[in-house]
Amino acid sequence: MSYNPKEIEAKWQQQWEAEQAFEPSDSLSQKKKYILSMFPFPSGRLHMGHVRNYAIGDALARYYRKQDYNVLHPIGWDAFGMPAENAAIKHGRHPKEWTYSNIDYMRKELGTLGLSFSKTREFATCDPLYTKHEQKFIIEMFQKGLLYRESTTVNWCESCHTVLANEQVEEGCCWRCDNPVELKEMPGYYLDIIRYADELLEDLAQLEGKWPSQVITMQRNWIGKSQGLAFDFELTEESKAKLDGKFDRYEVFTTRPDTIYGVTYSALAPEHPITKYLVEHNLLESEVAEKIKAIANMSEVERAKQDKEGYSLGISVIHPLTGEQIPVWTANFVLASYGGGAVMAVPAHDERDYEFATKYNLPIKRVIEGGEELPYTGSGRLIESDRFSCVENEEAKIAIINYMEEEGKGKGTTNYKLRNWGVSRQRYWGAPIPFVHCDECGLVPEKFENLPVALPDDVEITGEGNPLENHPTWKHCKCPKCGKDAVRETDTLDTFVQSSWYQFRYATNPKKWEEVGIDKADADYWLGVDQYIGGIEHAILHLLYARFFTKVLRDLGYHDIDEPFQRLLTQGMVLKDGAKMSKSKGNTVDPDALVDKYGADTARLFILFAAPPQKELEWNDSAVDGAFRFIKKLYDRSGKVTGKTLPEIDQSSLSKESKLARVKVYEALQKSADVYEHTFAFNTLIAACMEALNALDKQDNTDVWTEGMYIMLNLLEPIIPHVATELSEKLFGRENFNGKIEVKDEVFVQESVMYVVMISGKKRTEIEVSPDASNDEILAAAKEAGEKWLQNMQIVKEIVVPNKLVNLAVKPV
RNA sequence: GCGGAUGUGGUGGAAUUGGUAGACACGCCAGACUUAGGAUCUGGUGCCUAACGGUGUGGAGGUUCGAGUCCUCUCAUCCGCACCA
Repeated sequence: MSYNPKEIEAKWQQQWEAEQAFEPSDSLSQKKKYILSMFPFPSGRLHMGHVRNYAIGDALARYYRKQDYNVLHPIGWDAFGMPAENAAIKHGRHPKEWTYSNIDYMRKELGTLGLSFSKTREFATCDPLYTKHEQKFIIEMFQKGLLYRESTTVNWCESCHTVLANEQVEEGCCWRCDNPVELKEMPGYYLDIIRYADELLEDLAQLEGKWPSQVITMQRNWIGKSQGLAFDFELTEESKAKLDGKFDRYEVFTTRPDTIYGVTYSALAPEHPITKYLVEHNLLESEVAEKIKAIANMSEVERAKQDKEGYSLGISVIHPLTGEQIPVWTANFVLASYGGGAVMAVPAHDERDYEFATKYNLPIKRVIEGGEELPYTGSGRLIESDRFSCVENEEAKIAIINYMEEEGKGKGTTNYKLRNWGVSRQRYWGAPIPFVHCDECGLVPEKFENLPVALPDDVEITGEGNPLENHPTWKHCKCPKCGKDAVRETDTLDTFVQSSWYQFRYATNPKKWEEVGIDKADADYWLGVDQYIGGIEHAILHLLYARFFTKVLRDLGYHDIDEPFQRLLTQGMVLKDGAKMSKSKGNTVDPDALVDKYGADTARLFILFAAPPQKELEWNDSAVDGAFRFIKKLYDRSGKVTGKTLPEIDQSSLSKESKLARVKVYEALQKSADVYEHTFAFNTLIAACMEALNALDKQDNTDVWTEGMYIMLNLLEPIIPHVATELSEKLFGRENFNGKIEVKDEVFVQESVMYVVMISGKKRTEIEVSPDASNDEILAAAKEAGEKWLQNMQIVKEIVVPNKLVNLAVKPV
């Protein structure tokens, strides 16, 4: 019988389905593993990146199941989002219909891969039941002051009539219609992630060694904690008067308080209230006011590309320590969103300040010794700094903060680059933000018993405006508090909100899904996810948001977990011809076609064999043939097996080839635990199995064949489950899948040992000696074998590395 | 600019953590079998050399009996952040 993947795979997929083979046990006392591959967006078709993602996760899930763990290995659908609305616009399909039919199709595709997912825990994030609980969390966050509504400047695309996330702005233009993005002030909902910034930062230490270091670093940089001094600049009397007495001071933040005596000007963002006041009240020359407005209309991205530009505001502040008058400017490099939108400028010791000062002929005052030229940003002693002169600048930072605090002039502060998470989207296909605007009561959350606030089905999606806003009746409702006429919020939640807590939803027993979003006992048992697998592209957004949500939900009492993902594996991309597979490049390989031609086992084997999971994987059609060939050979050689169980083998009766075969088999076995539990270098385990099969093929002892197959099928089952199960069932009644197979040390005991003989570090020859030969005996044998290279040489050093080699360092006599 | 990675045959990649570099696989070459083969099997295959031998892990130094692995410098590529005061 030749290998027929179609038949075998269909058979076992049906059987697994019938047996509900992959449902976790409800018992919460067993040892557990929660293996999670990032859930897919139901775009319509599976791509190779998915296959890789799920092949890795499935291998781990199957491995642990065989080790008697209670394994949770779920799948679901990240189902809200833009593409569904685009499909509606382009093809007139309703987002809901489009999404659920895609899910049905992709579920089938995943099915043909033989992945061991729990079927009972599958859900889509657009299911109203999921929305219901999410809305409850959102309301609870509001009640805790973690969610707030605020009007700020956002990226706005006039032609698409929507707010764009920062990531959706490319070179200052809308990613979809290429129209220039405008900055617009509008209200939106924000989650106060900054409140958790410190914990998010500190807990990264727990993940050290378990998450890829680059992801940890990226998160650390993204949070961007910096410590320094915040202090007020008081305006001069004249300036106060010019500002009609509306302002008398403003705050600045610096990480370089040691340079405070070098301040020669101060700069405000164009959006700073003082700048705005001056512009709006015609207190500047109209030409200057226009230029400032122009800068304010540019996005941060766009501004970053411009040269330094700024204008004197005609006002001054008083230096808090020297009492000098300091001119105030507005500048395009001062960010409104960081540090209060105002800076003290020290051109001598800051590159930006220097560039600006040079351009506008502002004074430059050196206050730190060191370096040949200015600006000098290194360390050194302070000069011209009053009582702090001669102090080393690192000490001066602390001393000056202390002094400012004592004098009540400022305080040590922490600042973050991290911005609060804007979760409002002016889109239809998302979870409605469950609030109501009431003229009497203001912003009122919907009552819990009315959740979910569901999306209306009868919407018109044109790509213009917010369909919920345009819907004739949906937004009109009664105030949950006073009962008067009110208006529903028409913004929906960012889809990253859904993916921030789905790992808790899977963990919750589906029997409880109706009544609770997260069951505490279930969550505390299953979480954290023991192994999370996904693309590096989520290094910040999803992984940071999910960590944040975990901590928030913990503080809301839903569970006791601090970190959602204990270990993280970031898989590399699947490439073809050196580029990422994409439809537009026409370099895709269709998983369906691959499975159809070779079967799922070959697809899975190839994808795990071609590269370690962390690396990019270059697609190679003929290497797929190689994977197929290996399975065929394995299938073919199963005929060599005679026993039904693991045989007892008398090592001493075996031929040299049979002994070697056993060594290869047991080497693979030895390697497997490390691969499945730590390194995930499936490529090396597969290579070890190939070596074992090659070695078995060079001998003909049937017991050795039986033992080899028994072990290899166990090792390979997580990777090529269909054929491994088929053969194991036929040969061993799957007894080889029960529990761990012990390594037999006697297999590795050798009758003689090969030593490499090196002369001065160069390999020259080999010797074969008895395993219990003394060093002297080994050296004597080595000298004899290496005689030809030792003539006219004097041995200066002799090294024997047990079981490996002899090195004789020589020099000419 | 800052941060993080990566660099090994024609290709994908191994190397027990300082001990025989190139396992395993693809490709290629030769042969066998076959009506045929894009099937299967056998053998070969880093580079230079007719050979002895030499040489070889991006490059240059260094430590060591011994370096792909450790140290210093350097080059290249990729990724992330990007005026964060």
